Amino acid sequence: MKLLKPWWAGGGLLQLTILLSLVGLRVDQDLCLPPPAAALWEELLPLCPTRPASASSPFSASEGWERTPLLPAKGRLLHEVRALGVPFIPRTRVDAWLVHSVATGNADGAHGLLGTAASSTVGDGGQSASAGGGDPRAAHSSPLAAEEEEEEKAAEPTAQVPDAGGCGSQTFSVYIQSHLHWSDTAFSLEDLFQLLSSQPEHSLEGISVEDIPPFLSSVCESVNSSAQNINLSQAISHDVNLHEAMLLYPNNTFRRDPSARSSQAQEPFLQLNSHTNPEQATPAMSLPPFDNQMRNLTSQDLLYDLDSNIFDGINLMSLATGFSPLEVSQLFEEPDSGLPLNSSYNSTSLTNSNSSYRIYDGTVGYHSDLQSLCHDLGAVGGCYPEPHKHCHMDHRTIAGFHVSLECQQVFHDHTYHLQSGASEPTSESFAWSGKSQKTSGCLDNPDRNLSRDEQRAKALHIPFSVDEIVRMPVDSFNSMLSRHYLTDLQVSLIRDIRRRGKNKVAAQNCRKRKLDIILNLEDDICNLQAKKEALKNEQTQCSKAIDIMRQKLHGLHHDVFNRLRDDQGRPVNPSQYALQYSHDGTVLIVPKELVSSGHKKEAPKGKRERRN
DNA sequence: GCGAGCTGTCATGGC
DNA sequence: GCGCCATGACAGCTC
Repeated sequence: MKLLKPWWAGGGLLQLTILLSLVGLRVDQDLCLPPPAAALWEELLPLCPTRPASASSPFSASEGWERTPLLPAKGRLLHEVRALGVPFIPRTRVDAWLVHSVATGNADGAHGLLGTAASSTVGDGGQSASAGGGDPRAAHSSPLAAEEEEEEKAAEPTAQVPDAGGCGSQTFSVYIQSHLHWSDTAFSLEDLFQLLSSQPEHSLEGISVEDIPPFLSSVCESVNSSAQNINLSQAISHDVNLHEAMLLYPNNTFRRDPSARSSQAQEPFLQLNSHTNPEQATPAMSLPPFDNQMRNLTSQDLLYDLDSNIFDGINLMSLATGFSPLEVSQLFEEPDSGLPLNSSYNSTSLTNSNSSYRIYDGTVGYHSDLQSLCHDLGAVGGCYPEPHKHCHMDHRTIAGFHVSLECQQVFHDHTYHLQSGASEPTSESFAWSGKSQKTSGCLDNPDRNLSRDEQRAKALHIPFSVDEIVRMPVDSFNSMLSRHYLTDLQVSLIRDIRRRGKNKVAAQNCRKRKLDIILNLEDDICNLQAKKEALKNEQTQCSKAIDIMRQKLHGLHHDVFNRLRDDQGRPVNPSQYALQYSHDGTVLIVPKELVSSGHKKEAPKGKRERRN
């Protein structure tokens, strides 16, 4: 039978073993681990350089495994550990507790934290989440001191998790949800990924398929059609998240066919995880080419393919944020949507914990980057972050939808440029009036590269760019609106953006045309003026020619009369006679009386003709 | 401070 | 009826 190591059983177990040995704990006595890990134990122990002398299988014979939440004061312990020069920086309860044990040499505390069996059976995930992690919003909004306080509170016996049935599979799944999902004080997924990736060379060894709890099996079955051939090692090397880990089908070969990537709904999740392996922190590696086919996935496709357990959180997230589950899910789907794809932090950096993907009491978010999450709901306003810039875990509540605009460094690749310090999108910003420029003072956004519509879209987390919204054909635009779950406010804003954008372009074109018309008219004026001057010159020339012709005619007339003689040989008086030219070229000498009378007779006739 | 120019937006009408 | 486009009018911003 093929043995497959589950997603949670990698270097983490080895790490636990090493650290437990450092603090003098015996794993078999002090640490209760899930039964599926039992098969790994004998494989892992030789890998431990400081194998406890009495190390043996830590697992009891019972199917279930029980452990209490690990609840040290992490922040305080960090300082202690650092002071001791312990290279293992705790970022989770487990880490913190272990390091606390290392720092204080107190293994008794571990006994109090671990393995108080019957009273600490892990039960319902949601309840355990609330019990072990407290209010995630409070955890998010609290600084380190508050976090310590919260963890201290959580360390109280009341933090024990009720038993939901005692089934091993259920307890396992609950363990995942209760200790690996929830709030800031719980075991983050990134911690899990780090544990997995810290020993990648051992992570391929497996456990029996039967050891995988039914919870995972059911999950795997639910996505079997879309999750065939997933390479677990590849998944781990890609910092597989909990979601994908849960989607791994135990009976397949765990080989991921690259050609099938586009058809696998959970594939984008790989692209969106924070990198826990520093060797894979290269953004290029963490940013696979965007698969356009993912855009074509309908909501049904996604929802069918994704596990409902995960989407319970997404749905709650959507309720909290006002966005549809699909939008939330698209956070994980579209690299362009701006998730911190290349949030490949140093795994030993404390800031890493701020980038870990977590699921809070039903709400999906990023450990410190809920803001990123919410911002990344929209494709608007993204920019490449500076690698060393991390979003601070600012106080932000999902329900209140407060956006800390200090974290405007969204991991997007769009044409918009974001700068930190943008105004927080409040209800005022959501209710911008039409006269946006009148309200521009409310924006007070130092980033003038963002247009108002872009700022609006960013505030409402429109998952499309303004350019897309404006330039998209109407059919595509309508289909886009129908394909995405958008609130009425979002749809209204999108339509306003489209209307204003098109009108803006129209106004620009109109002004261009108007300017062109003005320029053309000016050109016409110049041309007409030139023509006028030419006609004037031509008129002058014609007048001069007429004068010359008239002078020549006068001279010729005078010359002709000088040579003319009547029958008696006398000169013809020009005042009494006139020269009349006929059509056949003959010239007649006609008395002026006849010419004048003839003109008088023709003139009325001509007038009559004109009148007729 | 004032005015010109530019730009975005709205309202309106035509297609 | 809807959407797009064109355009006048208005207001804000910059120089």
